[in-house]
Amino acid sequence: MRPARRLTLTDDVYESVRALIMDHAVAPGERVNIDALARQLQVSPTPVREALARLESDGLVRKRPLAGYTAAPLLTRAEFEELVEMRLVLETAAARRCATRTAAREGADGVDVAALRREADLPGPTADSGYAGIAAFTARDARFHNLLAEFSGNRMLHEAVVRLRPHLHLFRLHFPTTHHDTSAREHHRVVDAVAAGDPDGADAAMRAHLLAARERHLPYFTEEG
Amino acid sequence: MRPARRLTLTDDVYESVRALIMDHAVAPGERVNIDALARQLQVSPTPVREALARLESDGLVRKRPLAGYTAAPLLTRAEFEELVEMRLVLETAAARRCATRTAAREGADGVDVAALRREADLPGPTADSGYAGIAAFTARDARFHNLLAEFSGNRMLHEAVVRLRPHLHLFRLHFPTTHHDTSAREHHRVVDAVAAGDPDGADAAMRAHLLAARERHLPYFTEEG
DNA sequence: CGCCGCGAAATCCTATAGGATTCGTTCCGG
DNA sequence: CCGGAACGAATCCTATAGGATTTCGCGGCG
Repeated sequence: MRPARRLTLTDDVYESVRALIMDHAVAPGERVNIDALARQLQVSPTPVREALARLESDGLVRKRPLAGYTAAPLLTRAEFEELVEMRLVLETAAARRCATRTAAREGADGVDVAALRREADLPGPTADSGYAGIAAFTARDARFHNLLAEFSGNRMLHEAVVRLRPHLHLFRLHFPTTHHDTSAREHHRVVDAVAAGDPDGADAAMRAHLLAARERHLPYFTEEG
Repeated sequence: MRPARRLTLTDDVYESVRALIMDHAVAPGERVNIDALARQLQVSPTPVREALARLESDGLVRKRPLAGYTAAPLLTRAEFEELVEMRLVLETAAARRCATRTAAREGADGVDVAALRREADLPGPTADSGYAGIAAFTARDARFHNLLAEFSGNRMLHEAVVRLRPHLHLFRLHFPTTHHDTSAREHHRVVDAVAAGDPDGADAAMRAHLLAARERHLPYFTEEG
């Protein structure tokens, strides 16, 4: 619960609280008690407040003045659709850029296709289908998409993609959906196009992947948000 | 310097410090002294620290552990190009969506073409060409692009566009470039396409505008960053 | 002349305390 | 039985103090 301190307590607390939320140790929408957190982490409320302020900018918690913080609520159906659209805009652009850079044969900090290929695989069906399995699946998936965004060479694009992750992550934890083989196949198609230096192909493959993932998640929305 | 307090000092300080940076009251890269800021704003360092933590997530300041905060440095040439690319990705998507929504005749919270048209105009050449003129120009320009992103109907897209603004704003303040009439004409072409419900046209018009704006800014980069 | 190390001052970071506000419960009236 | 007001407890917010670390100037050495 309290890892070896980095340099400032605030940074440690930030990571700890972020982990708590990402692991659903605090449920979406649940109130976040500052003093309780401070006691739990064995620090004073001051660095906790600072960490929460940063997490608010990250969209992981919401603040109501004079009434404390609450964990970010789960995505509504409409917000989920917005998220998909954002991913379509950002990640197809990233895939496209990766392919372009591969074609240009950029050295040094260019696209490491081998690394992408490694992360494209996902934990197989043999893996645990419980919480641990879900966590492993989504973590691996996150690494792939993160790596692709990083290899786009555009740091702002990378950051934008990273910013979207937590919401998707929380959603997946709440509605476990793992289609290992299918997702992995789609990932590999993206890598294929990137390796071939085919921007249009990479764009199309990523678009297909994101739309397919959307379909896989959709059943979890019933009537309400 | 100290507006009527909202509800918490932290929020007020956040706005104040943000304004200081956006007005170049603290130069890019300059160190931000927490105690000095607290004295200047007549508050204790505690809410100042909290505000700075949020501003760090916003990318307006950078933190070095145990060594305080510094105002975000000016964009390098490479980062400027990244910014342009991000705007191309995000804002053409926003323009496209606006046109689609207009064509779909969405009522209520749909696209307010008239409002867009109003903001498309920019302070004319008669205006002050000094700091105040630049500030007025960039503020109006920001409102237009902000409104378009808002009318896209995708809040995440809107937020992403808003996140890019400060960097562009600071850059413009440092290298004053106002081409009122040209920019305004380009804005109106975007509005025309949106009003006509022409997604491809809106995309193209926005792309042309952003690329033209890039060209207008480019001369300010010489050899270094 | 330049580089390195030392010491004092400035600055940052965390803990704690107290005033202000909100939340939950209880009690009362309808 | 239900709605609303009032009281107490919990919680938040800000200020302040002190320990820890960095920064900067200065003197000594190469």
